Amino acid sequence: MTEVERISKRGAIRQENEARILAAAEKVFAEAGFGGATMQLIADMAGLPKANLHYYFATKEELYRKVVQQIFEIWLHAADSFDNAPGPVEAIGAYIDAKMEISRRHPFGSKVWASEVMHGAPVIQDYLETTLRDWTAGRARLIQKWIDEGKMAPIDPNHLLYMLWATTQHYADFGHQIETLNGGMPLSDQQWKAAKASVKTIILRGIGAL
Amino acid sequence: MTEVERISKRGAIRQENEARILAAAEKVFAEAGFGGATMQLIADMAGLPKANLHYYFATKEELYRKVVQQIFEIWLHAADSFDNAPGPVEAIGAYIDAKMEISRRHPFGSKVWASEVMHGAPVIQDYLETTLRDWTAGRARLIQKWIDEGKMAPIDPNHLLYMLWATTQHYADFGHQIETLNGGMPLSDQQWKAAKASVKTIILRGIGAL
DNA sequence: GTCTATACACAGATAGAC
DNA sequence: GTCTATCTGTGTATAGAC
Repeated sequence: MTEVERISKRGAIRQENEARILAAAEKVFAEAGFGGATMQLIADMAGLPKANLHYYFATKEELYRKVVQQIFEIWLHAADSFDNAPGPVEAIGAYIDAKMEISRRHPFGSKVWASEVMHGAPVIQDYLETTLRDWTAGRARLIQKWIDEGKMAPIDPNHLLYMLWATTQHYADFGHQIETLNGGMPLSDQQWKAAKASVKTIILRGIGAL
Repeated sequence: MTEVERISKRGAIRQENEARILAAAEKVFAEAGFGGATMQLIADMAGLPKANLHYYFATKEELYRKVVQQIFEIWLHAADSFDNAPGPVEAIGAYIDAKMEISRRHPFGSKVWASEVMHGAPVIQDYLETTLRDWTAGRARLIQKWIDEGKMAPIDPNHLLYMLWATTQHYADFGHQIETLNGGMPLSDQQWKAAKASVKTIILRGIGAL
């Protein structure tokens, strides 16, 4: 094995192990909270000795921070559909679809995010004050423009955004409650489709865009 | 001091101390999560030695359970307005007002509830399967009746209920995020009023009741 | 880069004097 | 009913052999 191969292999191992640890950590942090999660549990779920976690992530908090950042990235990309849309129906409709899909595919991440914010955002406060604040202001301006153009009713843009976040993330964060009320069964494909349709119908009609 | 007085006094002390502990516990559990909360922190906040907590509540989990139950009670009473209302506008409008007011007055309780559900309801699963399931089924029937009577558009009652819970509780659970996006300031009276109005307008128009 | 053994801190819970 | 001192378990983190 040449020096180059050794380095590239080391890089590959690192990449794979970090990914496995992050995936396990996301699940454990979501299900137990930061305080309830243990490095031992995460290690077991990742199939690695506990000490290896500390080799890749110096502290529990550093690992947690990475998990939260990962989620935030996914979050932001979901909003791409918001831009370059002709009006609120297309933009908000696509945004709801995207966020609902994230709730379905990344329920753990959504829960970790919710928990982080609920506890006062001790780790990602800076993101809230920079990236999220800018993002929100930009989208609020866009919504206001649609209102001025008569494409939707005069709704406070911020409260509309809160409603979009709340309703879509609810299907991840309160998924257990929804499942219980669904007779203990996860929502089927059909039911997810109905959920998306309900949310879109109520909100789009609610803002006078339909 | 007679025997009766002594007993009554003992009862009074117990009642007051339990109330203080429960209030402190609600705050600490909300801000740190179950795993992150410590009996020491709760004791300090309640102004009592740690051992006293164990005198009134045998275990941390028992204390936590009481806190969650307390919240659930408040929750259920907020729905009284739902019944005995002539139609969806009055019922749902009053329900939104009540839930928004709870989010404002009991943000800690809402967070503890959210955290409990997010972690799979390890403590109050039985409530979800009995009381909440019955409550939900009853309100869903009422909503279906309004639909059949042509008082609102044909919306899936369950998804409407989820939306009501999500939007109203969001103002408590994600209050920190909202505050950050509000320039670091808590919502003012005016802003809370605007929030309630926005939620009611969008949802009531969204379900075709306006 | 991996993993066993362990140091160190702190949590929940209890004993027992007051 | 109150509170100090303490037991015991467990968690994070690290040392050091491999």
